[in-house]
Amino acid sequence: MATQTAVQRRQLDAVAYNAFLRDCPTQKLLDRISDKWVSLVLVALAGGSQRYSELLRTMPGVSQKMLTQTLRSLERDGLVSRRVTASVPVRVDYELTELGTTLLPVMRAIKDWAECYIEDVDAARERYDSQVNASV
Amino acid sequence: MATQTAVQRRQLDAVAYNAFLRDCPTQKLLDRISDKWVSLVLVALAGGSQRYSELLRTMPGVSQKMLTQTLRSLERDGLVSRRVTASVPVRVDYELTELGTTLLPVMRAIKDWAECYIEDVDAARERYDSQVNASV
DNA sequence: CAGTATCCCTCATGATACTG
DNA sequence: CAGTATCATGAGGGATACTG
Repeated sequence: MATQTAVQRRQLDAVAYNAFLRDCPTQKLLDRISDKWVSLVLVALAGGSQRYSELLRTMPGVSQKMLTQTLRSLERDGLVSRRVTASVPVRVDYELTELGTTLLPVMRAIKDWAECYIEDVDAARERYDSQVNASV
Repeated sequence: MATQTAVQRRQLDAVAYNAFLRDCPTQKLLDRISDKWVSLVLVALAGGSQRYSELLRTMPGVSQKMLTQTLRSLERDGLVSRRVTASVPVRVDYELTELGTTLLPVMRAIKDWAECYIEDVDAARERYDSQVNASV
């Protein structure tokens, strides 16, 4: 029988734990909304549908690559719908789906906490940093 | 007068937008809680204080480096407190601060949405992927 | 026990240029 | 207009080994 070393044992545990995390709904959702551009697209579309180029202008920091990639992943996950109008030139509108809309209250909860407590976090951070500097 | 090219203009916009994002409370909070290990530490400590080694065992996938780094950042932000007992060997306990505790309802909102809707997301994803494959 | 220090490597992002 | 393709970079994360 293969006697496991402590190292081997820990590695197996890690693999199992990682598998668990991949399947954990909360982790999945966090992965999704924590993406830098996802939350911004969600907010941008909260007010109604927008065209690709409108989004590009609404979010001046995003590259085409990132915007496309973000929209694709959101479409794939059923959170955003993509509607192509075959005119010349082409017109593409993006809109929140019903499922995507249910996410807005969650985003709002995050926003509310942030606006209420982020000052405390910043203050704590300054305190911490000044202590570290003082001790040097 | 320096006439700006469209490229220069876009770059300035991007810089300004990035600055805005860095200061946006919601983005800050998302950055914080989206960290892979932060949410797990938060949940682990929701049940009460734990020692460093306990956390290491609670989360078998985390490296010492990452755990320490995560705990430090949470301590810095005033979300977790660190108490050292100068015995031999040393004992260090980590605990949610009051501020850290206020974050739990937000985590719960995320968890609730995830548990309610993640199946829909997964289903949408499969639908999307099968369409893509079919079209090839 | 509770960390540091170091190396390494992948993966995500972004800039740029091109296209149906 | 709404993308795709390609390349370069650099920051984050892990494995490992060492320490007060």
